[in-house]
Amino acid sequence: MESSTTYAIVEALTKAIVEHRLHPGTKLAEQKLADHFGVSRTLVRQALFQLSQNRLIRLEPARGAFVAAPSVAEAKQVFAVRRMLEAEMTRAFVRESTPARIKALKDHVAREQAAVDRADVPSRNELLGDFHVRMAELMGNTVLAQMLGELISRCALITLMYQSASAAAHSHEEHALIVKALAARDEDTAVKLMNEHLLHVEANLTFDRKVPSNDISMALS
Amino acid sequence: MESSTTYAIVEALTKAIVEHRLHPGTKLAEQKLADHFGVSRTLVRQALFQLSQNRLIRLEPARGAFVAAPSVAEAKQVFAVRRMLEAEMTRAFVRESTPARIKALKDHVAREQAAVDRADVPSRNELLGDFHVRMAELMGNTVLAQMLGELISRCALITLMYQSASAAAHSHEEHALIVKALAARDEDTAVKLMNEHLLHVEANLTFDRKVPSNDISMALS
DNA sequence: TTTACCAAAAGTGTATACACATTTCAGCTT
DNA sequence: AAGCTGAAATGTGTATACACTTTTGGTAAA
Repeated sequence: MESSTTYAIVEALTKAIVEHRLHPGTKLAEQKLADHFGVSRTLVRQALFQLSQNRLIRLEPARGAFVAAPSVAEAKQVFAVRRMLEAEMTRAFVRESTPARIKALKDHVAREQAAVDRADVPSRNELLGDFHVRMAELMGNTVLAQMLGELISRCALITLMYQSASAAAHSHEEHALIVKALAARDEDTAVKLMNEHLLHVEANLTFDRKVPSNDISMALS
Repeated sequence: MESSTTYAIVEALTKAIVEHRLHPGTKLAEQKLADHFGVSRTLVRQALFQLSQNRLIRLEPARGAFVAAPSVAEAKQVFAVRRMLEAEMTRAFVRESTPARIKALKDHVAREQAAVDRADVPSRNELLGDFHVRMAELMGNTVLAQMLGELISRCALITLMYQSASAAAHSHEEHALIVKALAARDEDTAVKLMNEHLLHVEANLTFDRKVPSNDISMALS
């Protein structure tokens, strides 16, 4: 890989982390990354710093960067905040709902369905996360959308650490039910479904660690 | 990373921006800041990057850093997210309330009172913002506390841009009322008061700009 | 065999150098 | 006088250099 910008490096590393190719705890040495991306350490350091702000990696002074390993406590806190935000977001969505917004969500759920049907696991996972971001975007609140995006990428790291086998299957069905309640403008039901949905996702995490392995070059290909 | 020097620069600039000494739109030239802090541009750039992630400054490619000037739309979005988060936070606070937590909030409100009494405007403003962060911290949810902290520092920039003359006076009284409802474990009242409080703060903003002036050295010294 | 220790290797933290983009402004044109 | 032009000045973007810290690995002592 050659001549990338800081943004490209952030994207590549984010993808690698979220897609499970770089495991929690893996050391990210600056020079190795610089060589891999064909840039100087300067750009790599900028990228690592940004990733640390996104909580996808941990920077230890004078020791370097490591793929983050969110603790169980942190995972639960992230989900708690998501429930807070998304409950109110759902409520607001119903109150300000429009046919166009409903349709956009229905389309998204349809894409989820398609990914599920053809057993496209990576696409499915991405779409399942994006459902929540999409809702925020449709509200026209970019501040909200961005915060949720951040939280959800942290959730991606969390779920890949703690996810029990085939938990994600339910998510899609629950999304469909939520959209149905939204379309019916049934505020209380929608909020309740969203809350339960997030609790389900959280409950399906098995809070016991797995062991990491680490080969940067391999993971980034 | 996270060198104490970079951190010091971030803190100094944040303080200067939030305290109104650096006005929205002011250009922050790297070399000038480097000279002022007695470090190389490297550290200044790290600090500026971090501040841009906090939305306190804007980075324009090849043009430099400028103190952010949040739009009215953005301000309203930030407040909308705060209402979402803080309504649920208040609800959770009542449900998990302990005497120690109530006391901590009462103490905080007392400190606010003291600052109001002695007409210490900077302390008062800081304490008024910290009230909300303190609540989050007391919940033991560092993720929440940190997100709120970010939002509230953005609010600081917003209020200093749009704040109508003596709007902050009410805030302290409303905090006291909220704490009273929390102490009484009156969930609905507490949530309602918090929501109204945030609406009041937002309503007291006058959405018309002021003109900036800009002298970095003067503002930081 | 284990532990302690020290030197070499590797890696991070900061400063500086240099390439390139933007801004400024004098001098020219209209 | 107003506007254009281009070269100098200023400033940002990236690479490199160097100081200092951590890690590693091997040797010697217990």
